[in-house]
Amino acid sequence: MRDDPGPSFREEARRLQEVVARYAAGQEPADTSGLRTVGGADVSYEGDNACACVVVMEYGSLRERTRAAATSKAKFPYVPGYFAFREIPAILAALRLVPELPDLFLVHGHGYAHPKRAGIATHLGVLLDVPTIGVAGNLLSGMEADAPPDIRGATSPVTMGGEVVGSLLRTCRNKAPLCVSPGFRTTLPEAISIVLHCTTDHRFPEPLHLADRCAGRFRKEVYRENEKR
DNA sequence: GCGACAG
DNA sequence: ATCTTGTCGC
Repeated sequence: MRDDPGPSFREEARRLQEVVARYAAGQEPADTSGLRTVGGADVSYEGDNACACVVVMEYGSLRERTRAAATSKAKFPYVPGYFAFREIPAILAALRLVPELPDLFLVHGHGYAHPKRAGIATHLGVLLDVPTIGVAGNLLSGMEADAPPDIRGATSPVTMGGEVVGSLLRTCRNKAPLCVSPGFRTTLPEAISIVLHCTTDHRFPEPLHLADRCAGRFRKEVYRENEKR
């Protein structure tokens, strides 16, 4: 696939991001005080063949409840700022195999912390009408933040042009902080506390960590099974 | 014009 | 993201 989706495609995508951001801005934050389940989704690639995995866990115990994986063909290249267009179709494919949506989704990537305030987490939340939080391992160009203290739970604001768009969150000592931002119907303070609650043994919250490994294993099963003679 | 850029 | 096993460190 071309590395460049083309100017008209990008312009269309940008317009869609504006619609998504405007819609999300018009919704009230959901009540997250009684969360029963949290979901996580991630995608692994073999070229443009996407392998997506969705994991749903009980919020309080962090016990796994459901898991599903599916393959699909990516129709949009990876372009920073347009991540949702590459990744979301694959996630939706895996989601079709999940009997019930979680009360909230953690998404690997940014949410409000985005040039158009419509990162993949915001985009997925609007599509599913489920509250979401964006969790990314790196900042996009244009974001600024000081490193939070090296203490689990420490935070520091992430800004774009002076506006606070998210927060760096130290989930593990001696490891780089995550960038947490509201996706759909969530606030930054709630997003931080939810991500911290879900993070136990790894840098990323458990639903994302499991989905990450599941997607990787699934990809190897699908694309390595035959060639190992 | 150059550089920067979630996964 | 992906190419890749064991290994060094907390």
